[in-house]
Amino acid sequence: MKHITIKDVAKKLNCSVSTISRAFNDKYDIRKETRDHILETAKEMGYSPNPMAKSLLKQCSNQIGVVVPEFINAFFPEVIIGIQEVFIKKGYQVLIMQSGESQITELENVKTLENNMVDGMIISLSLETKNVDYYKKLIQQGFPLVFFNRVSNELETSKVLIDDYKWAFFATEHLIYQGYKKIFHFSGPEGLMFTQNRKNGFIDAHRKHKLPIENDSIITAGLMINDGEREMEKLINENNIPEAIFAVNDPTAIGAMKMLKKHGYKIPEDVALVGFTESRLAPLIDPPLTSVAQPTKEIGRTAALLLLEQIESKGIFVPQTVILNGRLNIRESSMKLK
Amino acid sequence: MKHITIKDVAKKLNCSVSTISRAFNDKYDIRKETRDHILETAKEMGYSPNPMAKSLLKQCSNQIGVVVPEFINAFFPEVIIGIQEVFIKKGYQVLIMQSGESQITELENVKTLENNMVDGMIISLSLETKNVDYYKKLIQQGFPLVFFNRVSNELETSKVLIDDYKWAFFATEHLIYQGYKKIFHFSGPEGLMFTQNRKNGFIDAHRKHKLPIENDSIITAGLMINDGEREMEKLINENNIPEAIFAVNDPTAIGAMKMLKKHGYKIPEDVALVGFTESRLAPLIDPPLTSVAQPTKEIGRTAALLLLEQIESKGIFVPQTVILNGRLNIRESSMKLK
DNA sequence: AACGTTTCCGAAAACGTTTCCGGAGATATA
DNA sequence: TATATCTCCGGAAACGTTTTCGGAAACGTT
Repeated sequence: MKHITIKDVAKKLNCSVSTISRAFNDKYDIRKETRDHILETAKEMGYSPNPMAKSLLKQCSNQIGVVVPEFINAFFPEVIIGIQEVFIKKGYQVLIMQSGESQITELENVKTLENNMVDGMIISLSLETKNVDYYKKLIQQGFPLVFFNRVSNELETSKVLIDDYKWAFFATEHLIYQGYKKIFHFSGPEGLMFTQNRKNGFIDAHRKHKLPIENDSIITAGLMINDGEREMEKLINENNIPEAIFAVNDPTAIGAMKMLKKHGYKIPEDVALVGFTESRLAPLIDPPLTSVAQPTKEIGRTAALLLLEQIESKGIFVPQTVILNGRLNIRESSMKLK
Repeated sequence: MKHITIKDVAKKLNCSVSTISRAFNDKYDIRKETRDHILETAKEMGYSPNPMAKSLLKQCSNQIGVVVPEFINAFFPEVIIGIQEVFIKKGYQVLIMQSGESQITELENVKTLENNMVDGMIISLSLETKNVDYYKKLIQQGFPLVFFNRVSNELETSKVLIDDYKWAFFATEHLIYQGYKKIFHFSGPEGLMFTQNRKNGFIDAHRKHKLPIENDSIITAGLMINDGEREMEKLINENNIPEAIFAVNDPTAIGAMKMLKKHGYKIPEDVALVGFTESRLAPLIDPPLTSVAQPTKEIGRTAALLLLEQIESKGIFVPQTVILNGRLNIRESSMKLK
């Protein structure tokens, strides 16, 4: 159970600890033969430097922290894979914490990671976040921070996003091109930037094509399957069935689809559906769901690279916002069959 | 950027660092008023003890490590949520690493965590793992280790499992009760214990009901969607269509389903399907897939509790194997319609 | 021969904690 | 009054590293 330390190696080799350290850190002031000899016996003994001691001394940990709202859905895990790809290659470790959509846990997580001396963090905000002030403090201290997807425009940091507005616009336009006229939007919780942007895309696509937007055609639903189910059921009860629905994300679209099928509606013949943030479900459900795919791993990689840049650029540094491209994957759920 | 240390607090209060430390660790030899005063100003200053320094000194980190093969599918993330539930409450942090089904990365991850002085690890082995010797060494050193789901019977540690044999047996029996006779099994990669167990359950269910097993009715497929697709396509080409399929897991079942639907087969009328390790997809695809659900969070919680027990029982400790109950969720994909 | 350079290495300080040891003062006991 | 016992606190060592500083030896230059 006892760990082998640098001292054990020094004792065994009858030399000082500093020499061992030099051997491991490839310093110039050590003879090559000594170095090789040290590395060899160190390996034999199973020694490897203790990262905590190193962190304590260097005041940085070679660790970065990631805080995400959840990893129930595929989105965040995939982003994390992209993040890890970059950092592991660079010899960093990635500590992952989830805040469960709670601002309190989110703040706790951030503080824990801070105490652990992570060299930077990549964060996607929880739904209700009101931790902006704390993040501002961190930013002011020069702590490297990168946000993705769920961001706040009050914070001046690097950000990675996709253009929600643009892709919501395209998705809506796609429905319009198919000839649908009575199109509804199932929207997310107010206050989230992406909710606003997707809604605006929906609206402006209508404007461009000079289609009127009914008063009740934008429905604040939520982000989960049961949100979609609930709102769809309401519409069915009111017998207010649209020709097509553009949903703020896949789960709400899927919820709506479930409810429609349950009541005997055919998709896309009776109602067409488009989702957002393509989930793994999209191509597998019946009918396959049209959705805007986000480049998840790419988001992770980009965020990681931005953070790395900031960490290494000790000091002057200009926050960047990178907007990645999505893709509209058109599938049966939105194809008007003639 | 500079962290506030115990020394800063000591200087401000004109007392020694040891006193501050005592205040924070609630030692008996400090006057209550001094303690309260210290805690108050420390809070004001925004001080909190540096966990790395503490770890270095105490030779343990209050961190535990989790190594899983992947978190693409929902299974492992859900288990992790269960693990975190327990440990966060106890003041531990949970470091998560994924090995990507590679034994090499798995070993690296384990060593990284070891270097980071985690107090214990929870592991689910990668497909091809041959790291048994290394784990044996750790166990011999008394390092707390708990495995779940993907375990090795060569290792004497606590384990959390579900009874794959039993539930495969039930799942198969369910198909038999429905009246299906020509039942195939899409099996996982050889060498994995759960593959063997599920296969044996399949076989013994046939024995019990005195149903013959054809030579070619057990097919080694894999664990992914495309494995299911590939093997199903072969069967279709050979025109060797079973009445029902019990698949080693949901993705293979779903792959088979996709391919069957593509070729115009109706489910369950032409072919019935049953999966395993219920995925979030199961109830949503068309038709909904019958599958054995595993109590994912419960698995995580149980593993966490077992590990905690071992960590706290400094010394004597008897490894336990906990077998949790699954549940067969019967859905349309396996219901014989009369 | 005297001096300056270079090459290599050891000693020691530092990172931020906790804890053991001892000591000062106060209180209780004889 | 002298001694023993508490109560509370400071000093210093320790955890495992890296790095600065200085010094010894070897070499080159005049």
